[in-house]
Amino acid sequence: MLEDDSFQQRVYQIVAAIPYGHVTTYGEIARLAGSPRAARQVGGVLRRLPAGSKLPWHRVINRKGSISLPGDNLKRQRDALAAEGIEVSDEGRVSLSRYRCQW
DNA sequence: TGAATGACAAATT
DNA sequence: TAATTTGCCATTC
Repeated sequence: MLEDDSFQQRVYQIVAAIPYGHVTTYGEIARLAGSPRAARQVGGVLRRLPAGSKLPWHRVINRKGSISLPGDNLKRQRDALAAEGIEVSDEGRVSLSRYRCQW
């Protein structure tokens, strides 16, 4: 487990590397993880993420720059992004050209 | 072991 | 141009 090079572990590390005040897309994370077509699995990992995780999962959004979370979770992420100085629309949409991390 | 699921993305109509 | 459908790949049941 310590040196687990599974996809889940990689996504975990990549998301943890997202700088404050910046966001990234699932596809980008998937590509950095080594599977450009595994964007869904990135979301799948975050979906299984425990509530007490230190991961800034709220900095991960879809290609359209919107939050894909349903219901209350979406509101939670929107609040978390706003707390980092990121302006989010009522629909949970963010300006990718402005906040997207360029690595 | 096999089939189903899913916090996306790209291609097509 | 916008909306809809299909494909993908790792994890879960």
